[in-house]
Amino acid sequence: MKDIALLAGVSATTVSRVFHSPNLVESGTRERVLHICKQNQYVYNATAGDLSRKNSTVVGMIVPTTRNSVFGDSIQGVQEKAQELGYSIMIGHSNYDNSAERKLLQRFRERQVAGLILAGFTFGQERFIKSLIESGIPCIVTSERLDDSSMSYVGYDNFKAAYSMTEYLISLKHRRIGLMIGPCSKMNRAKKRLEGYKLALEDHGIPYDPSQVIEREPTLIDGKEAMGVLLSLKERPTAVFAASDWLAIGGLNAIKERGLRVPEDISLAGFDDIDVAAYSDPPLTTIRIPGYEMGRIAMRALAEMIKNDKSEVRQYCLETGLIVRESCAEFRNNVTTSLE
Amino acid sequence: MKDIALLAGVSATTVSRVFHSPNLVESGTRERVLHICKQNQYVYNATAGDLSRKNSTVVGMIVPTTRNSVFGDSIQGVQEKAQELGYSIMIGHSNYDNSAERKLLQRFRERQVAGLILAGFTFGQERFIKSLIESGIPCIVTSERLDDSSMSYVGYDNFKAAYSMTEYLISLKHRRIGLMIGPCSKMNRAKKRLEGYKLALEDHGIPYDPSQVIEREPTLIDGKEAMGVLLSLKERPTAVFAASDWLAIGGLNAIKERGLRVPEDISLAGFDDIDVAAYSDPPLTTIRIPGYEMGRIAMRALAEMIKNDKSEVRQYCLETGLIVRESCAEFRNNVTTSLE
DNA sequence: TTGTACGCGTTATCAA
DNA sequence: TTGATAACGCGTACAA
Repeated sequence: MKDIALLAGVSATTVSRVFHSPNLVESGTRERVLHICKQNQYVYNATAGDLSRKNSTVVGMIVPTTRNSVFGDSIQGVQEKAQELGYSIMIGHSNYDNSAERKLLQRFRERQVAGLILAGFTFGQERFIKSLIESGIPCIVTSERLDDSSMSYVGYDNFKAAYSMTEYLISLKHRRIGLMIGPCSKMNRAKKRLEGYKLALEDHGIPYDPSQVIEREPTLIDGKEAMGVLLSLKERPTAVFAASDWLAIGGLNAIKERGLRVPEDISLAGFDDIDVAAYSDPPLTTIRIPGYEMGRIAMRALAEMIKNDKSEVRQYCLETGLIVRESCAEFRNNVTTSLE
Repeated sequence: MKDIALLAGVSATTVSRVFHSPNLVESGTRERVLHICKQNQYVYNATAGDLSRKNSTVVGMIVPTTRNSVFGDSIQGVQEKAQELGYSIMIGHSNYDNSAERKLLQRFRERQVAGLILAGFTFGQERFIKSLIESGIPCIVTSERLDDSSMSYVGYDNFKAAYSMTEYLISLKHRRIGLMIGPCSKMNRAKKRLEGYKLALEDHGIPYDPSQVIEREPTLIDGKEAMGVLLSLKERPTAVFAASDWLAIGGLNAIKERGLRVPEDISLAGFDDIDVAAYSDPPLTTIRIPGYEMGRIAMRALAEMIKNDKSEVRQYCLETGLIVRESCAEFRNNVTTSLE
């Protein structure tokens, strides 16, 4: 910038102004400066600008993994909104690991992010996140509906969604309902789903049976393996609620491998409504969550918090939907009996 | 840092040293400084450090979209390696759009990225990318095997992979082979696949028929729609090569909807070997690409280029594999005839 | 082992 | 409308 100033015969201040407030510079000067910038392939240094302005324009985002399209949707939403607003996105994945997550959080703080978007967080991270907020880095959690009234989120009600799906299965006369669930010992999101499942059972007088519940990572292979376990249970479930579509699709594979049919022999429900859920055979009954929209809203809210009040608490609870497709059917005693 | 220095009764330089070369500081002083840092919740400012050192530790990555797990794998690989090496990742997606891509490139440059990883790039971007390299920002392209000997890549041979799949289909006695292909008018990767398909046909004396080729975005819905077009062709293909698993799975859906069977009535092959390809019904014959590994290698190579010679050209061509599962069968004339 | 002085590329402030 | 100066938070060279 100094060089440009020299070549243009103006001060560095003027050059700077050409970029951030062109109207303060006489049009002649402006064009001359601009011209020289082109000629010399001058590139503005945004980090230096941020430093000088004590004001960062990058926000960090942490997801459990980028391999799962559930988070891909959110990233896309965040990213697009960020672009519109002039922010850049720094990304990291935690693999559901508390210490990896902590390191990322620390790293992002050192990188002077203006704010943070977290697609959930592992248990035990709360205090650290709050300390970030106190230190002036607003954080928004997505994919969750937090009970804590002092933390911001743009999410949905995992408890309610899981409850509604379980209840739907019960309304189909199922009473032995297996559950394949994500890392509920690590993430609140999964835990809430488990609780929703439990309460729905209870509310309908069905005793909770821990042997019908399997915790795994939300992947195809884990889903297949978990379903294997459920199917070889003495008290085999007549319906399985997979609280992740990946678990469901993996499970579907295991079911077919054993020559069983969905939904005739066993009902199967998912969660997330990833694209491929509608394309599976049979199409998967599942819970739709607004991943992309959530990302956009979170980024917009975060930007506002950054500009206005960094310690403000914002909470948005988006709607989920029960998408009924063809993977669940009414329980008919004879069928299952004949297979047992 | 100045404050810490004051509180510790040392100079800012000493505090600085405590972080980047602790061994130069007497252990007593070191511990005292560290202690005061904890007490005052001092956080190191990595961007200021980068600025002062004229040396960035963030690298940019551009993918077409984060919604496609093909890129999710690469991101994961890049991200993990970056973490090991002390780099942070800035991410952006282009949506296969040239001008969006250009804006990201420009933005990353202003952000002083130390290097760039591009999961391919749209036609017309080459010159700009080269100018980035010339200006000292090493760029590595992934998912491609570039013909240009002046650009670095960590990729695989799309041409060869597509050729081999087409040839496999031909070896199964298919002679009318449809092609569902990604944005080959925008991205080299897709174009190369198209060329591989063409040459394989030619080498086996099969005339190229443009009406058997449909270009779409690699999504489920486009795959379904494209397959609809192919299936209603007068000269319906006996096999379809979907040069993207998403296109294939979308297509599979369209096939089943018409009451046709795979592979008995029509063979179907994919490309990418995304996780779900092995879980589809029937499991998809496809081309395996090393997405995760590619990401790791790219990041490692980039880091080396940043440290050593920024204008060095590195080219890694990774192996792809033809994964034969159950979605392709030998063509039997009677079957197709009876259906027509 | 520690400190001083200066510079990194930009912006804010104040004065002209 | 423009410029001089100081500052942002840190690292490096050199001196002590």
